[in-house]
Amino acid sequence: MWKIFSTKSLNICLVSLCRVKQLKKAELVLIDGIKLGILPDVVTYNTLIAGYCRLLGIDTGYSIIGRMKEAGIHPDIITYNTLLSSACRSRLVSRCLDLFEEMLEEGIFPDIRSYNILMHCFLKSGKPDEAYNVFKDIFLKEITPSPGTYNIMINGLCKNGYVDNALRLLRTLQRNGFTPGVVTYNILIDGLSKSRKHRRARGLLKEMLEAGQSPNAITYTSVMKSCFKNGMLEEGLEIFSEMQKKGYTFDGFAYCTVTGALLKGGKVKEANECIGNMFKVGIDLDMVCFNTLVNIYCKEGKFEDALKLLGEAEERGLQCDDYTHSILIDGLCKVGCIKLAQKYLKNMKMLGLETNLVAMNSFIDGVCKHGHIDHALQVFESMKVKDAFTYSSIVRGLCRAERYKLAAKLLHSCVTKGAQILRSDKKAVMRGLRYSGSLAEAKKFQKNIRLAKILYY
DNA sequence: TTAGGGTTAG
Repeated sequence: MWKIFSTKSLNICLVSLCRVKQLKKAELVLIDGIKLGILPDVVTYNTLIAGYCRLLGIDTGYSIIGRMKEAGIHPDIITYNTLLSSACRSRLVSRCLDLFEEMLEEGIFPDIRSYNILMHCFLKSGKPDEAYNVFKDIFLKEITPSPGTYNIMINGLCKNGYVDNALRLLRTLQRNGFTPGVVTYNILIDGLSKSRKHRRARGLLKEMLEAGQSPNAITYTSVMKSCFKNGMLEEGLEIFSEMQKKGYTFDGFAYCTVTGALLKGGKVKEANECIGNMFKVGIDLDMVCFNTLVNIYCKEGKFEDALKLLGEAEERGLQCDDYTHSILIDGLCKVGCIKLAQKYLKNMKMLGLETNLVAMNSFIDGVCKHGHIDHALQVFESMKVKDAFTYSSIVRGLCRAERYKLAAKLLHSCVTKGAQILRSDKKAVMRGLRYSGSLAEAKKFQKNIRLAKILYY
């Protein structure tokens, strides 16, 4: 039982209960407190608003303001910033603007946090121009920006695809006396890495070290992933070993990233060793770890072991997900067990996991590669959602079956859907049409693809 | 109010 002696202890108790999602209990404690003569204050209500917003949404949180006013307590800047954060979490831009207006009507002036949240909301909603107006407004109103102000803007620019502008903003800020911290560097290193600007990301890491900032687990993860993405396996592994030395591999994240990269590079033995090391250090296995291990077994063709392992995962109360099914179906298709893969596909649908596009794509690819193009076409036609992978597999299958005209038609319709096609697929279709004597068709196909790219990309 | 993240397909 909670012992409440004062409003302060009441508030501490409410914070704890909201944190563990016990809103009903929090309300009961509040009533008990009032019965004992301990009256709630603005902090009490702000705590409740934060809890309700997080667990039941902004409308329920906002309704607390009425109760607050009935109790004779006026909302303050923290009340409104809490509501603003909730609106921002749900990307409710107009709600944020309404709250800003309401604050002013109530005589509460937005502080730097309010502006940061509004700016963040615009950026999260893909409106960098509006966010930049808020950013300028902060300076016009002579409000002192916080490091968060700069980081939110830089991060938002990166996330909206303006990494170069983000970097330019950093340089301007530096010229005006801003010293970037580890968060700023991490934002930009990750932004550059994800925009395939690996060298510039490494350059910034160097600059960060020279500036005396210590990289943390986030910095290392971003750089390591960038190495793997750019085919620099060895360099990525070196970073992983540095992470291990520094104690940044306390969970399964880095181990699974490295194992995945090793498997992609065909290094099954090394992948096995990596996941083995994860077991040795006693990391708790979650479903992603199990999926990673199942992937190794599938690559080795050990399907029985994979299924045994999944039984173990279930015993631990873990549930197979889309990844599990994709890995199994892909593994089975790759070794030609199409019927068994089809059984798993059915099983997956029975479990209500119908929209597993990756599993469907693996299936189509497997069916094509094992020479059953008509079966693959049947599945292809039945699919409501298709992506670039679906088209690529079926086009390759059609080329293998020397059905170039249909391949050309489908590749063209892939472009008209705005999906990227592989140069190798286009080349295979072109070559096929030419060698099979359809020179006019080949020319027409090339022209159509060019045109479609202009129209749909 | 601000940073990263693992596993699947062509």
